[in-house]
Amino acid sequence: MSVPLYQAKAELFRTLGHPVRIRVLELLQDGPKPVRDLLAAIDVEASNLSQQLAVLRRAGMVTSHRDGPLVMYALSTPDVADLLAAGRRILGAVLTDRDALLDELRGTGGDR
Amino acid sequence: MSVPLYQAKAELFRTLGHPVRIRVLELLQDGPKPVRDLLAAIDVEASNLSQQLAVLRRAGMVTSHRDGPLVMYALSTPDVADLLAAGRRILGAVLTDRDALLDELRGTGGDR
DNA sequence: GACCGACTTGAAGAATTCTGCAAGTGCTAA
DNA sequence: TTAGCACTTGCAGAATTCTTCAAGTCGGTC
Repeated sequence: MSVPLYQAKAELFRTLGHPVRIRVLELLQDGPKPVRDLLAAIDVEASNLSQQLAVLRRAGMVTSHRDGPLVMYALSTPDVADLLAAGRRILGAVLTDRDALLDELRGTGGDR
Repeated sequence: MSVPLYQAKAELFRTLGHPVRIRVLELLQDGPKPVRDLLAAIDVEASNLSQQLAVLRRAGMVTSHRDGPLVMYALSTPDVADLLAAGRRILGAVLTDRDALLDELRGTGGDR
């Protein structure tokens, strides 16, 4: 085991730590897509998207293959979707907690 | 509004993108712990641990309160554990895929 | 009060990541 | 074979994150 487990886990999550990469993965949840479509949906430079796709590829989260003139991308495993779903849940929990706290500080809405 | 959703998600995952922070969260899965214990378990400088704890606090993933001479930390929501579990699962899937591929190519040990 | 253990904070240099530009590859159509 | 679309790669400079040191706060003890 050359790479400590904690490091591997951290790298996995860090891979998800970029808005463009998150969007790509979410778009790919609906099935394989060509770069073309991702580019149309995401509003980022082509080279930038390509860099982020390379990161996802290196991390083993997506696979790609050429299909005629297009390059198709797909999630390498459906587990990726689970991870995103878990992220959504926790985001909800954390954000509502934080908002509640903010409201308390601000005294907004002042019931009781 | 102020923070696009994709950005919030990316920030959530980026918060997990550090070995020390991962270890802290895993240790806290077993229940609240004082910094003392985390420090004994993790092998990192006290100030460094404190910095990482501050990151987790700011992200709303842990809470802390003073208990006598000690400062106790706890997960702010059990959903955090779910996220870590999902990470473990996907790590398994991705790593076995990657190792299979590496074995096919050759056996030189290059970590990172 | 003086002191010590338990933590946190601030700041600066090192290391890593991001972004956009320029250039390059591969496929297909003209 | 020239041209054009669809992508990728290499490479700076900018921005962000990490790590460590020095200094500071908070509680309990002597």
